[in-house]
Amino acid sequence: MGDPIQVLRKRADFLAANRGLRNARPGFVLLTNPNGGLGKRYGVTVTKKIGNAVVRNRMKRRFRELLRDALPEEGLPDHDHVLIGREGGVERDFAAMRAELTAALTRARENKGDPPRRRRK
RNA sequence: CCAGGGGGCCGGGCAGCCGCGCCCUUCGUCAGGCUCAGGAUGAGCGGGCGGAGGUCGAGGAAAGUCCGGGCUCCACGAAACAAGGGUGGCGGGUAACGCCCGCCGGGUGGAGGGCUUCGGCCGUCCGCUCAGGGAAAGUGCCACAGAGAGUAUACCGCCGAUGGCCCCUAAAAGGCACAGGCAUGGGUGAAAGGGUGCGGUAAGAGCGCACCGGGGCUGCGGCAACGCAGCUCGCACGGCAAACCCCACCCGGAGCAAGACCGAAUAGGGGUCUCGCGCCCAUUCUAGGGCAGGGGUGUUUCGCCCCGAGAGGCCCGGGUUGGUUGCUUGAGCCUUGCGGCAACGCAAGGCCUAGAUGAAUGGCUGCCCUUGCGGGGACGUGGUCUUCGGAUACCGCCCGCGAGACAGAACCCGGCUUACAGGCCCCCUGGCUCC
RNA sequence: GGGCGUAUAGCUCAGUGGUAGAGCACCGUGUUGACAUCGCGGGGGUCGCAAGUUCAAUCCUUGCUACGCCCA
Repeated sequence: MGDPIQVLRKRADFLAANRGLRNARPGFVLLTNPNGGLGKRYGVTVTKKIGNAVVRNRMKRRFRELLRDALPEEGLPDHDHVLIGREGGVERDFAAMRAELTAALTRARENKGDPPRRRRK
């Protein structure tokens, strides 16, 4: 087996990932950012605007399930992968989101995607 | 059976595959930490990572953060007072409460009863409800309307007995409404200074009387709130304290991001040791000026810029990212018995039931349950219709699709409040039907 | 997780137990050849929502909702 997949837990890591490539899909936004040889890592974040604690936690669980299935095969080596929850990420069909994650990861592998968002002052 | 009200309980079930968190057992591996014994080492304990197996793993509100505590830190000699805040019938329960239970009193609804001048009044039972101390301690407010709004008042009105005037020979009777009397009626208002009735009177009025309401005193009952009875007072005392206030009682402040411990890199602080620190002016020291010296630019002189006193080692304390701890056995839960109207208490036995920290319960699927929509066929000791062959928009049955709420522990308890699909149980009231 | 605050016209804010206001904005009108300025007039409000106290609530009390701030 390869290196275990680490989980991002520090605020600084999330801020760093925000400088990476963005790929938006109906249920989520995927950020990918090289982390300099630390292996595949992932993080999940959902803002308070999306809903109450039940909705946010459920969305994060589904995202982790998606990443657990996708990252070993399709993840980018030595990159941080961050999923940001969007509205509809709870109701959306799981298989559909799984396909969308594959598409987003493919685009990220080809180094395509929206430019990083500028930090607002 | 239906409707309304009150109270209590549950809040999808079973299974499969893949996953998550704590803990336990075990195996492997990696540093090699601590203790003991001690000749190359041994024994025990502990740590990180990975694998396997096993137990357990969100709520009735985990929510809002509105009250009350435990716990922790800070402050403080004790207590009292003051300030500020809170609570507010009485008694009980409790660790405590603004919570709970019981009782009292008020309001309100229903049932049936008594009296009645038919307007109402009285008492009984059953519910629902109340932030329910004090308004004769004081201050303040009561807009508009209205004559008058808190020491009451007199617009319309009533009367005009008595006095006056008119009529008249005079008196009586009558008239006028001048003096004056009245607070019943109209009207205004949220509220008009006890209510109803009778008497009384010129008209009236607690002016007198009866009943009701109210104040005071006494007695009895009750732990008390308060109730009952008697005597007495014609009634003096409108409302607002979720206005200031008074009275009684309670409260030190902050909160697990409390608090404790460990502590990387970098920067900075203090101490100490070693080495070093050109000359002159000036000087307590520092800072300053000049000359010499070194470096850079430049072919060189000159010129310009920089350096020109610190460097290294060790120790100490503070401290950020981060980590560990606090962290789950507690006013705990279940059962039974006893005491109590109840809240609750006591005793015995049994049980251990989440501990995450970018935050553990998820993903996919099958069956069942509840329910909605659509369809099917005529399967049914079910209904309905029937020409008795059958038909069928109902119910059951089968199939398909959909829905199953509010909502996620974050130090822990006791309450309150708020959100909530659906279901179950008990009690009360009313209606219909049957025995 | 914990501790606080605010909500009134389209915007920024006053306000107090009885009738809700100011400035800017908007509309009409006058002045001007026209516009700006200026003058006059006007419209616009469930006072965040819901209960309660009171004769009467934007105000007092309680409970919700939304928004914002602080504690690493």
